[in-house]
Amino acid sequence: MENRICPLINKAALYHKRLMAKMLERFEVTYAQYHVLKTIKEHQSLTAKEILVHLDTDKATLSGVLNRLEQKNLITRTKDENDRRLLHVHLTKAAGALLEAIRTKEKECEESISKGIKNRELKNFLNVMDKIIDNQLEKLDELSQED
Amino acid sequence: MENRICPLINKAALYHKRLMAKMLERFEVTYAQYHVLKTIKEHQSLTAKEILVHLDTDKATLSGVLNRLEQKNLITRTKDENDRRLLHVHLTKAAGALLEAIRTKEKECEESISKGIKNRELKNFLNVMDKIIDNQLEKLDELSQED
DNA sequence: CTTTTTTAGGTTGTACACAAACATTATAAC
DNA sequence: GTTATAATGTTTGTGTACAACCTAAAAAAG
Repeated sequence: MENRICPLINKAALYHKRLMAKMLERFEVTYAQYHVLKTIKEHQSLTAKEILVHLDTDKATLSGVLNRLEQKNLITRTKDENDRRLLHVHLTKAAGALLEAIRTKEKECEESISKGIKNRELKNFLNVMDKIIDNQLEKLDELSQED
Repeated sequence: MENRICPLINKAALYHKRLMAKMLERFEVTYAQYHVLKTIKEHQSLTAKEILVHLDTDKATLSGVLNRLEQKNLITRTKDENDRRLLHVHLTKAAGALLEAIRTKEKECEESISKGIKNRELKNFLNVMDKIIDNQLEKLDELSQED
């Protein structure tokens, strides 16, 4: 019973990434790149550090993603005047238009994903999902302190 | 509401991989490598092709994983006598012992993950998860046929 | 029996997750 | 004010996901 959770989490995430990659194919951005763009848009402009917090990802990974986004002219990076360690990341106009176009298709996917699921079921599902995430973080903490 | 599903799937899977990686650290195998070993054990011996079907992964990915498992002396590869395209993969004795040791720790993680979740909630959760996976496969099919 | 097509698997290249080491700049200690 | 420490990002290296291309062997077509 509990042992079905792990494979299902992996499978759902695997297929989700495949689906989103396919959906984003025509826009020539990856899912990770889209996440970063979306996060920046929500806050107008962010430092790399702030993006890391929002996305819970790694600075090394982000650095690579930002490189590729810059190459595609979707973002610009500018150093902070006061604290020259900080890097402010902004969207270009091209990125704004791209995000608009993608949003429609993303919504389409979101609706497909939850098709045929009753509201009560969905609510319970989200609660359990939150719980699982918390449980995993807790266990991860426990293991990290063991060493 | 539905738009919470996607981030939660990603987050749950991300943390799950981190947790399992941490748990497997002391055994010096990765989660992907463990999956392959476990799959082979369940069937005594499998061809590469059969492993692909069971794990729903890619042959290029698998090829790399098998290389690393062979280097660690956890598997052996032998060509089929009748059909020389086929590659049979077997566990070594070291792998058998390793899997036993890991299994205990894996169960510990599985129990942690489902902690505080009532049976009814869990049942509903698994059903919704199955539904989401099906929905994603369906949508992926739809997108694939569009091109 | 020869030619074509299919199948099993490997190789190469891109992108991401993450650890570890590094450079640069800011802050704290003294 | 100089030295030690901490914070922000980049670089490098390993492992994985996946697309595209290649090889060898089997099966189908002719």
